[in-house]
Amino acid sequence: MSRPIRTRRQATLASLAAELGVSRTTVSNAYNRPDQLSPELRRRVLETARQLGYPGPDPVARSLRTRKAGAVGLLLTENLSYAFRDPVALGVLEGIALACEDSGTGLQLLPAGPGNEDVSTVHKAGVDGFIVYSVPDDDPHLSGVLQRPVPTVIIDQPLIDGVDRVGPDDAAAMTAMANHVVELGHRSIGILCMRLSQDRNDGPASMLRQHQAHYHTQRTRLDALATTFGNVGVEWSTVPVIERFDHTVADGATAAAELLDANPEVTALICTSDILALGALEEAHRRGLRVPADLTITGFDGIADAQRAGLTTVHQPVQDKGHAAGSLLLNPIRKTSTVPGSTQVITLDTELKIGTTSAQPRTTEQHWFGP
Amino acid sequence: MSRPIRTRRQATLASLAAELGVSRTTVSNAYNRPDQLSPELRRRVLETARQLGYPGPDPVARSLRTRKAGAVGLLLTENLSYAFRDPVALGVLEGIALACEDSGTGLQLLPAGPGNEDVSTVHKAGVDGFIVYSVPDDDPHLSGVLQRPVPTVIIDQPLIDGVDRVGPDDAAAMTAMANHVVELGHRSIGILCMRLSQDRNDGPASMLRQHQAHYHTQRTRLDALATTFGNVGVEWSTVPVIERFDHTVADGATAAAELLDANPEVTALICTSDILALGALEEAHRRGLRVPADLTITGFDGIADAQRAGLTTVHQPVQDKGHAAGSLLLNPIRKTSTVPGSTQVITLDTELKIGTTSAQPRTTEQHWFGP
DNA sequence: GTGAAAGCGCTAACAG
DNA sequence: CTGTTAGCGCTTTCAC
Repeated sequence: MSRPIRTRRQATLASLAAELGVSRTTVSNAYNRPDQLSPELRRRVLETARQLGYPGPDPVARSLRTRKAGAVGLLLTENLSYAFRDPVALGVLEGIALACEDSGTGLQLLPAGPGNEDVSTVHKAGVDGFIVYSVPDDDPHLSGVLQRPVPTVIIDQPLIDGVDRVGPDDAAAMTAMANHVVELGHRSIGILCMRLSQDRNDGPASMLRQHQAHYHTQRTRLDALATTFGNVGVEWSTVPVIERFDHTVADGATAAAELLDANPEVTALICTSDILALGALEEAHRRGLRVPADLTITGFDGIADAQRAGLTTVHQPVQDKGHAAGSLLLNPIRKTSTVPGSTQVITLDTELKIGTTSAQPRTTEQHWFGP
Repeated sequence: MSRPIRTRRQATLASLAAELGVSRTTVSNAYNRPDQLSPELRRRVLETARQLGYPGPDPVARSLRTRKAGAVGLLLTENLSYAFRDPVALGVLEGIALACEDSGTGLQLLPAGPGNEDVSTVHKAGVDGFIVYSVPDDDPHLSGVLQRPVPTVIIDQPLIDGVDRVGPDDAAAMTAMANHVVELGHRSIGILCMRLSQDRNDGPASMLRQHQAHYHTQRTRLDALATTFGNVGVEWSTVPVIERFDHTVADGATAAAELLDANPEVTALICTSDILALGALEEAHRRGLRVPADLTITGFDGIADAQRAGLTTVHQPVQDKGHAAGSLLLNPIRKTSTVPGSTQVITLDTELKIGTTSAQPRTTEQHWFGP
């Protein structure tokens, strides 16, 4: 296989037109509106183009003119290695990619990892819209995206005026989980949660920190727990909440260890993700604790490994989430943005999956009335 | 959080300049060359921009002018679901993404799945270069990419004139593996291979089909096997080669079953990927065959699961492969393409990993001389 | 069916 | 430090 030498100045639509002795319009039509010129002329145009090594209309120039880039940007403030390893992120990514593929749109991963304070990449991205996922709400990249005059869809984030949103009802889902644990009779619980903010904090998360959490999903899930357990008389300030910055099974294990060391009385470990719960499971086994006889452990997300482990968890359709976000952005009833308030919101169904890791507490300390 | 209403016509650099009573250059400088104007003026420009809701210079217009899009395209003729599930593809993808992140470049996934005959997406992508991975050499998208006047790096593909390449020495690697199996004494072997062409063929792959394979890596690996075994007197045309279109562990299992049913005399199963080998392993266990006592099984790639299973395989650094491709494209000694022949090639090291799935054949049929 | 004119929004010399 | 001048390469009315 060989290719044209490209030493000489690239041919342009104009030069091609000159060469052929026709107007630029005609050449443009040859590519974009075949029905606007005779087949014979079109053939001639394309043939000459081939000879001159003209690769067709320049995409950027065309984009400038048509105001369409043919791609959407994905903002994901995480190490890419995370995005490509975490099952939940991967599922979302896959869903988004599928939606893009459906509509023939490119999906541009924006380089906006943590520590990359340079927002310019967001400003420089020639895209028709943005999808934002797993970004803390105080992230400068996010506000950069919101400044751009293109449609944006946010996944899992709280509602922003004028920005479409896709996500599960985290509060309801976590409330269901909390109720399940409450109904089993647990009152002495511990929480394992993911990163609450950009600043690293591997250890207990204070009430203040919980409330100020910049990761919406985590904050919401913790809130739901606090409320539900508060309703049955559990004082939230006494509930240990251990946070981990990184999100691996190993981190879940160390978090569980830390929590159980300090609070051996705990009968249930509620985790805000399956990964953490899987780690907790490992740590429990390591300590010879039987699950669920000695310790109840619950997760969140419903990833494949969790299902395999029989984890009690909340399942959310991650791929659908991504796909919905992509669809919303790509083939919306793109009302001419005349109505500023008509933001679209898609709430996904979640399902409480009761597995084999939750049961009544060891010493069933039910609150009986009377002697 | 609220955002500016965008009902009114978007502000442009020109309108902002007019509003301020300065030239467009000055506004442009305020964004691109802060040192070219007084801090005070710059502050005023930016402030007014904010008030007018001017989001900064339009990326597409800028790209047209500067001839830089700030993104590279990734051509991957596969279902995205494959790319996001297969460990090898994922590793490569991660490596590429890392390289892009390093240089602040966007990574645009091109929608070019199989069945998508529309090459226009490749023509329409506003990118500064392409990375091509896992694409059959007769794919129209590939030729579309090669027409574009931008640098391109191909992963795992054969050398194309003027196109940089990154990949392992598949032939050498597979030859090493073949020698290992030969040295153990195996002469009655069977092969499991991945898709050889776009047209589905789940079953035996004829010699012709093997030679005409459009997937370079597969063809190369088979060639290496044919040559090495040919050298020790094994007539390749008698060696069963079973092909699978899809690439899952389950497919590996059915392929192994198909092969073993038809050729029970086989003492070694050489697979062109770990995934297939893992499936073969499953099938062997299902049949009560002991590995490696009754059957030797080998893989290729060195994925984590293979390592875990103790598979004898060839390890290739997939993430490095992706990273090398990205680096090559992004920060090359971008010689001004004056020298047409100076194509860069990076060959990655592979390592034969002898695990616990290869051993001498059951009935050690060594060829002794004399009675 | 074909062409002429008018920009899309921006940046890069180069002069002042 | 600031402005003037020229486009980058293309599409798109709107006449012919």
